[in-house]
Amino acid sequence: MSALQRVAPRRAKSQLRITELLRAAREVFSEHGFQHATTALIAERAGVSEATVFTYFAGKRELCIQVIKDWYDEISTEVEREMPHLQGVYARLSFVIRHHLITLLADGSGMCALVLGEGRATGPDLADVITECKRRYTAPLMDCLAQGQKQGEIRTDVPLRLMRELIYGSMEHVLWDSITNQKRPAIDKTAEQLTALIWSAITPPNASLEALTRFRDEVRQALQQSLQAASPASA
Amino acid sequence: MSALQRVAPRRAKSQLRITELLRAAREVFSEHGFQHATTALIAERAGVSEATVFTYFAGKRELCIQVIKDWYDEISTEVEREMPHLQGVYARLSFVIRHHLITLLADGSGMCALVLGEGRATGPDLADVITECKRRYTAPLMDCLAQGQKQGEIRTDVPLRLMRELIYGSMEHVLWDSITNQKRPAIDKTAEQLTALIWSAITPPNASLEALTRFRDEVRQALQQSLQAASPASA
Amino acid sequence: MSALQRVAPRRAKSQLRITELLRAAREVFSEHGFQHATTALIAERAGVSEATVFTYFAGKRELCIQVIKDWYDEISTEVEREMPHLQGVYARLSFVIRHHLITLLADGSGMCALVLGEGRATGPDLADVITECKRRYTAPLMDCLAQGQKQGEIRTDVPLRLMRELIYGSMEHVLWDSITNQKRPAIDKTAEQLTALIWSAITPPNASLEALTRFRDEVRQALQQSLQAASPASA
Amino acid sequence: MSALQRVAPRRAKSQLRITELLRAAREVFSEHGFQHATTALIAERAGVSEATVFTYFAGKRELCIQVIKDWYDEISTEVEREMPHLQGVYARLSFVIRHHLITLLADGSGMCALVLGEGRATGPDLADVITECKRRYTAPLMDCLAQGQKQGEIRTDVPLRLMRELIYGSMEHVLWDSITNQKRPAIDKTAEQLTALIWSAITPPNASLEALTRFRDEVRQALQQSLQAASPASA
DNA sequence: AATGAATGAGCATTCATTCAT
DNA sequence: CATGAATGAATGCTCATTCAT
Repeated sequence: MSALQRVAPRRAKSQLRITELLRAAREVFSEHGFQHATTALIAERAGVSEATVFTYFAGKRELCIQVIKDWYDEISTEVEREMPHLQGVYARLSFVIRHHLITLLADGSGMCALVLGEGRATGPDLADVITECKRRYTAPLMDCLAQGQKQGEIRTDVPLRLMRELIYGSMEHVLWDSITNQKRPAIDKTAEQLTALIWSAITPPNASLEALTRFRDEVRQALQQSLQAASPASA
Repeated sequence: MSALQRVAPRRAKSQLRITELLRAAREVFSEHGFQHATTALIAERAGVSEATVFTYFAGKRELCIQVIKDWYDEISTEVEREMPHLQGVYARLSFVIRHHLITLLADGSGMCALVLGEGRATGPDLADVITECKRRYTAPLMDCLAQGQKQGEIRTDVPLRLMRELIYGSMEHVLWDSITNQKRPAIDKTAEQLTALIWSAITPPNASLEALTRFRDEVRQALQQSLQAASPASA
Repeated sequence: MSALQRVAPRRAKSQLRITELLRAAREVFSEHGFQHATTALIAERAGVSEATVFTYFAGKRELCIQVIKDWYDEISTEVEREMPHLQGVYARLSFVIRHHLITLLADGSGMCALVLGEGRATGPDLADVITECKRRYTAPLMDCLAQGQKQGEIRTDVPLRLMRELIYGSMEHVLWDSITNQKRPAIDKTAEQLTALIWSAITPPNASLEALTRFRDEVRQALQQSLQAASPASA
Repeated sequence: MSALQRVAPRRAKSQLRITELLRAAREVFSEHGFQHATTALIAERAGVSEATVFTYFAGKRELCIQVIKDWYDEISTEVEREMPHLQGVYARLSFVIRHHLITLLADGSGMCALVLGEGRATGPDLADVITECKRRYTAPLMDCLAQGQKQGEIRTDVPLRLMRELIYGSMEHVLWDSITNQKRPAIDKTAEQLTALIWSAITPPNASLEALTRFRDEVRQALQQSLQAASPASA
């Protein structure tokens, strides 16, 4: 038991080291991206030697994976915690969109750039991890939409997978634009408009409305072609 | 001085080399991304010495930029060529989505991964070039949507910029998924469903059923009168 | 960040490495000059890997600067140590000239060629460092000459700067000749003759023979009186 | 004979090329020094292809040697032309010093830096050539000084070689200082003062004057030591 | 004679990772 | 456990020089 006592504090100390390393790593990876982050800088920020990084993590990539996983854990938990308190598909979609935009822009675009950018450029390992994390992160909303499909609120002629790509893909684009352009968009306004667009997309289409709109479109085309044919000289 | 091509080769043989180098470079950059592509490999693939690469291009980055520009030129030209032959916003949107998915998945995911990935991760140089190229590439559809807004076919309560992000963002997501999962989706089906989703999103949500119905009735009436006038005997 | 030593080694082993690296670097830079010296060769001579060179020094140039500074430190310290023990401008000038010639020819012309050569050709970085080092190295003699000017021993119609150039310029020439011709001159003889030349150059040209003669006579008279007073019996 | 006629113009053309190349080379070597000058730039400035440079010169070094030789030819010829018109050792020394300073600072320090700097840093080939050129360049003055020795105007207790180093060494130093400090000195004043210094150095020393000065110096030393010994507390 | 074209050989620098202590 | 110390391996870029045409 006295042996255990000696072990316990060590474990605690180890946990501290790990926590500190992850904190420093998140900082550095956020600031520089995976490629340009260096283990040396991470170690320095964590206040340990470079070798110690490798005592706790198998390598740079593994460390980065852990950073990403932890971060996704956090935001996934937030979403999972909030979702039950919201009623209705629309409210939940609206929340997710707003929450996503706010969260990813909050930390100075750091983790955002990391997850969006390095999730692609780097080897397949990171991409796979991110894919897996995203699955859990998007699950609450996807479940909600599935429910919505059963209740007729959400269209069923399109697979949920595609809706997920519509929702998160468009948000990624919005985020990336705001990162590269270095300007913060009006988040609330953007979230509201994006929600409106997406809601229109995923709710069951009004069949007759669509048909009528398409009809008008075709008539207009035919009319224009007719006019062009009637006065070829002016073409 | 170092930023420019050191010599300005003008003869046919030079053109061949340039073409060959660009081909090899596109290959290598596609396979490995910018960071992990090496000038040595590009030279080998082109069948020249490494020094020759630098005879024709100021550096690795400039070579990559040229590769990306050329590729965007190709696909932009294709879109610009086809758009005029299509009538109506819906037809054009439908075409662009299908064409985009087909094109980006066609070359074995090569340029797709390059453009999607490097458009984000690396230094601002490449990202800026890609942003500029994308502007031209998306312009035809954006112009079309702007026209649609004027004619009441496309909703005006949401900025075009956001629609662009909805359209291309969701497609990027779809593409990236198919790349990382290494499985080709059913392109036609996906394009069709994505078009449906997006069309629902960007058409006016409150388009008056009544107004459209009235329009259809008038057209029907006019049509009938026309038919009667053309063949009064059969009436 | 890259301009600084990446780590700050503090232990004895580190000091050994640094010393060893500086020794090897002095060797290599001496033999090949800055441009043609390679970090690879320095590392090999120091018995370490090339990467280790960069663990302790930010780069080739910084290493060379350190080598030059250290060397100048050594010879400057020597001069500064000896000067106080010498009395009179002539003795000091004589010492500096002889010491300079001996020192610079001692190590097989190595550092001499480096300092003389690189002090000029390459980028301004090295030249500036050398200029700064030279300032300290020549300071003791310059101070001495300034004193001499106040006491009328050194001419005042010519700026000290020009005298410095006369002294060190002619010595550089002598040294360079002996280096390029690969033959050791008779240092003692040369030093003696050079001192004679320079002494003639920097002493007041119009020093009044008369005044000096009077001074000598007065001293002689005083001396005789002193001797007489000391031993009146012998008078 | 008709064959000769065809050859003659060719030769003339060749001469033109060579002249043009040398002109361009002098320009480039002056601006960038030997190491940083590129054959590519020289060719461009000469309006020919890079390969043509090697048609006329064995290599970069040979081209540079020719440039230096030609330049020394010019300034040597100038000196040789003027010397006979000047009477007396002093006048000739004065002329050479002034002419040297003016010439080497005239062309924007270009050839000056080349000859002074690259004559050292680069391989022994260049240095040898420069040494040889210098010999001819300094010959007129050296001959003049030798004459002066015979006529008792110039001291004979010091070899001429050493006087040459004194004269040209101090001027090199002056020139190099003005190059690195980027500021033009008052050439006339500097030349005048330098001439005064050197003249004092190389004319026969006034033996009694020197002896007296040295005597006074020694008396002062002894006096100071005596005073210090008398009041050790104040030391 | 002139050159377009091509290249061989050379080099500083970075950094994740290992290991003895 | 922690780390000081060391490094292997990798890579973009320069440029004088060659040679077939």
